[in-house]
Amino acid sequence: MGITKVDKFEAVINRRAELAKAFAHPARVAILDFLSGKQSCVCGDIVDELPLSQSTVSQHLKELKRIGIIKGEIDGPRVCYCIDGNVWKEAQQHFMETFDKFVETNACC
Amino acid sequence: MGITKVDKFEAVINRRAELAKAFAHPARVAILDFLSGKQSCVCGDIVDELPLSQSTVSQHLKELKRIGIIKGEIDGPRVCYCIDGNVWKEAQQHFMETFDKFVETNACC
DNA sequence: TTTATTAATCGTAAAGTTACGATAAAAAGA
DNA sequence: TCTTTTTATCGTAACTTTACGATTAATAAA
Repeated sequence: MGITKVDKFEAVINRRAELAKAFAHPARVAILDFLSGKQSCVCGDIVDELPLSQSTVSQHLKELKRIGIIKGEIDGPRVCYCIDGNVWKEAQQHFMETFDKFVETNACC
Repeated sequence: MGITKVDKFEAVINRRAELAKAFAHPARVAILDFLSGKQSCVCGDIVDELPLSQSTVSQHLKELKRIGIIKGEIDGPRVCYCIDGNVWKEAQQHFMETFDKFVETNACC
C-alpha cells in the first residue's frame, strides 16, 4: 500500500514520527545542519551546499516547511530560510522523552 | 526516482538519517516506545500492541533490526525483542549533537 | 506423531518518495 | 521594458515503503 495508517495511532505518536521524518533523509539532515549552524537566516545559497538539483532541494525544503521545522521568507528574488525555534524545541523535547524512557538493565538479551 | 543518493553524502550524515528513520513511522515509534518502557525483553506480544497485521509488524521489526536499534533472540516458538543499548546511545548522541548546534538569536525571521 | 502456536518470508497491490529537467513566476537590475 | 536571477511548481520516471493475506518454518504441547 505505501499508505501509513495514521488514524490508528495517537496524535503524539504521529507527531513524533513526523518530526523524526524531518531528519530521516540525508539531504534534509544536511539542510538542517547547515541552517542550525548559522546565527541568522540563510538567503539563497542552500542549493549550492547540496549535491542535488535545484528542484530536488526545493522539494526537501517544502517538506521541512510542511513539518514546520523551518521557516521561509521572501526577500527580493531570494528566499531566506531559518530554523523555527519553537518546532526545533518541540522536536528536541520529543526525542529527549523518547531517549530518557529507556533505562538499561542486565535482564536483557 | 525514489532512490536516495546516499553516495553523495558523508557517512555521518547518512547514519544520522538512518537512525532518524527508525523513529520516522508511527508503528516504529510505538514499538520502540513499548520496548524502551520494559525492563526486560519482550517476547511475543508486540503484535497485540499494534493496530496492524502480524506480517506488517514483523516487517517493521526487521527494519529496526537492520538499523540495529533493536535485537531479537529466539526463545522457543517465540522471539524476544529488546532495545540495543549501544545503538540507542549512538542515536541519542546524534540527536543531542544535532539539537545542541542550534542557538536561537533574534537576528532571524 | 500430530496439532497448535508463533514469527518470518513471499507475493502482490497501492501509495509514497526521490530525483531531474523544463517551465513558470516574481522581483531586481540594466 | 527587457534581461537576469532565484525559487517554486509541473510532469514524469524509477524506486521504496507500507500493508495484508497466505504460506512456510520452527518449536512446544498434546
